[in-house]
Amino acid sequence: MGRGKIEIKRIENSSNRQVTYSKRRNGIMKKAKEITVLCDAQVSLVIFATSGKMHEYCSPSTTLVDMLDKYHKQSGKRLWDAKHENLSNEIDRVKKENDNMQIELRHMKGDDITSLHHKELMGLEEALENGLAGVRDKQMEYYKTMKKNEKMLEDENKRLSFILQQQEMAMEENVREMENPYHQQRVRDYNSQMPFAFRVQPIQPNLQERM
Amino acid sequence: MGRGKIEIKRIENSSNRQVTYSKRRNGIMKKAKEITVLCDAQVSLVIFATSGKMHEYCSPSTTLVDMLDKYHKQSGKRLWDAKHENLSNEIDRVKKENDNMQIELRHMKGDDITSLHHKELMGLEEALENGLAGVRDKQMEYYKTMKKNEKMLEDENKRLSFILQQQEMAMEENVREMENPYHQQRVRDYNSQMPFAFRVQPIQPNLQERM
DNA sequence: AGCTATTAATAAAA
DNA sequence: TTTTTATTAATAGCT
Repeated sequence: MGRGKIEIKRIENSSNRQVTYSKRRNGIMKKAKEITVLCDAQVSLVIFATSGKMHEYCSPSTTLVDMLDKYHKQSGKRLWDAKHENLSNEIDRVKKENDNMQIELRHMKGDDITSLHHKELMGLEEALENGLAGVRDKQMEYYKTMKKNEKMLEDENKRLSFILQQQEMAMEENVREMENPYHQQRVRDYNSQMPFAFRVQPIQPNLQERM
Repeated sequence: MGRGKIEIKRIENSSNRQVTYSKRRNGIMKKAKEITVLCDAQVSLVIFATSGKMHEYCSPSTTLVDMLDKYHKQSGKRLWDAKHENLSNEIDRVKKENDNMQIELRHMKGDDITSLHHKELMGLEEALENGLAGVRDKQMEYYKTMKKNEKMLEDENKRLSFILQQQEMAMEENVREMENPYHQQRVRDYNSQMPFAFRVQPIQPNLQERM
């Protein structure tokens, strides 16, 4: 299909070869597109010239990755390396672990235990009792902490009430002595005479433990 | 290039499409081989028909993996790296799921519950109680089954003992009557007169339920 | 799967 | 590279 017939063997003339490459590459690309459209086919085409320059075509209904995936499934040939396989194995391993844990969890919640035998049930019961014991210990701990906090809050309450009462009394006295020119001095005296523990302090920020 | 010109659009007639696919696929393959030889090019060609059947061509001087390697370098597009990334993400997802389950399991076994708050402990306790209740129900079921089996085995035992006794007696009588010419007839009579329920039967295979 | 009229691709030249 | 054009190659419609 040209001005003359050619043998299918390497074209020795470099520029002829280059020209033919370019034309035939376009030709193949066109053919690939056509078969894609005409026949609903999926084509992946990658061409490298000796120069290293690359051209590619991939049918619009798919991607190269998809094609390679399908290729992998069909041919069984391994395209991607050991790393890939390792990842796949890892996934399988972790998924299996997952399944086992899921089953164990379901058993501990009392589901799917019909299939369990007597010994397994005994073990499960023991595990549940241990778990329950641990949880109740922890709850008891919390309960004690709460009691302690309650007590502390009550004490603090009493202390504050007492101080409040004292201050109210002091204020009443203050008002009565408004005319007295020395009243400022006397208030200072009042504070300095009061025992430290009864002065109003910011409430302890860590009084209530975490619940 | 045929008896008539055709538009490049999907061939609706299925068998025409199939024929054209086959012919053009061969055509492209041939072109790929030709450009490989004529121009020292490297070609990778993968075609999938709608049926899923695959055909491929790869220049003899290279392999698909090599081509994809070069593709990767040239285009910068991630081919199996994308796949890779997907796998990695999948692993991360599953591992996270795994961790969560592991934590839940440990909690149910009474471990690491120091970090739990009051509400969480309550929920955990309830779950454990439910689980325990389920397990104990199941165990009670088994217990009842065992009791039933025991009873059945005892009954069977009694029945067999009785039959054994009867047979021993019959045998003794047999020995005593060895000289009697009609003894065969009499044994047959003995069997036919015995109530069916007392004859030796194979033990019921499903008597013992699964434990 | 063959056949062949017809179109499409392309080799050589520009 | 791209265009032109003579020629070969591919193939659409039939068997």
